[in-house]
Amino acid sequence: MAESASKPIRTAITSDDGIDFAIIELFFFAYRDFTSDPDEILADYGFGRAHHRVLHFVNRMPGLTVAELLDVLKITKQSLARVLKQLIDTGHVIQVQGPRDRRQRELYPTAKGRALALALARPQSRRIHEALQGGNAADRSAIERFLKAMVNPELRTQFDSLPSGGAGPSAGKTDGNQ
Amino acid sequence: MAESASKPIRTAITSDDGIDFAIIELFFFAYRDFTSDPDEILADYGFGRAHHRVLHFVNRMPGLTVAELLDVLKITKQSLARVLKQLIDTGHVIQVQGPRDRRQRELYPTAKGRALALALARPQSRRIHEALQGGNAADRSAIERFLKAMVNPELRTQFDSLPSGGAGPSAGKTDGNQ
DNA sequence: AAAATATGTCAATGGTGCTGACGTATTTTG
DNA sequence: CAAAATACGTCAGCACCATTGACATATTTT
Repeated sequence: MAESASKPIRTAITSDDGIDFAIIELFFFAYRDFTSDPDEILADYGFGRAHHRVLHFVNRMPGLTVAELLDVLKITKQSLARVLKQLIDTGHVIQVQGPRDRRQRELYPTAKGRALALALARPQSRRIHEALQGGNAADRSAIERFLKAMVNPELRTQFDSLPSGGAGPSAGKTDGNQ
Repeated sequence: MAESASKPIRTAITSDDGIDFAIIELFFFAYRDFTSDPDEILADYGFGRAHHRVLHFVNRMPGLTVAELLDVLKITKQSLARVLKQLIDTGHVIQVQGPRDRRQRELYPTAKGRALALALARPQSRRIHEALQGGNAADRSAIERFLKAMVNPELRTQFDSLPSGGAGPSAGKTDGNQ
């Protein structure tokens, strides 16, 4: 293998190659730092990003069932199990037997879980707010349109079903919870 | 623990809580799908995202040393070792003894490594290009400014040192390689 | 000659994802 | 009512990627 090694290429790939490296790299670095804020908080609890995602969506869509959560996160039941169990054991999430179908377990945040979700979202929101400084409403709108367009079309329904999640007009409430 | 369980909160967290959930969630979904394109290609090679990141930066900054690469990626030497070894063994990356300091190993892509890096970047660039459709130059500029502002200030030098990476005017070449 | 540096490597660990299989409670179907 | 389907939980095992700590080697600096 060392024999067949071709020669080192000493020139850098650039946007001349027809690739938008500027935004590719910006997106990579931006997301890395975007997730670093909650990561630090989570470490204090012995939690990871998986816990964050579960906690986030349970807070955003209270009463969703285990199956619905799996669908949103696009992971398997076994992957969710460990993480969900820890969140329940630590009193951040609570399960309620489904009213109509008692096989179902509706997932709700507790006050503790709500508080943690907010604590995790706060630095992220602050970072976004600061990054938006100096821009006008049109800029924000362009950014939202861009991010939304980056999502696979089939999956755009995911955030359309979130409260005030879509860029759409009405938004409305989740599904009458409360 | 079940005894002390507090009551389920049945109302959803919304942007009323002062948090910008719209962009938080948009960013999450956008990045997930953004990485899914190369992930599929990498799977054919038995590679993961770690390989992608190493290959990308070796192509963007040919001749960087192991220590420099560790600094860019913010991972440990041991995490890099396995991945880098595989890339070298498969002939995607080649090591050259440092000219001035022979302890150093300069990392370069081979033709094979350059081709794979381009193949991985192409779908991402296409996705970005499509997401930018319908917007004008001002929109693109706003998006670039936003993403750049999302990065920790101390780390913004990272993409300023990339060829045509910064939104800045001159950009210039890396460091005279070639 | 001794200390510092750049790299490579070994062993062990943790978090998070996966697949497959199986058990239980509950609802739906025939 | 009995059988099948569904929702969930759990067990065992595997893979990937990251971690820390310890140590070896070659090379450069002091």
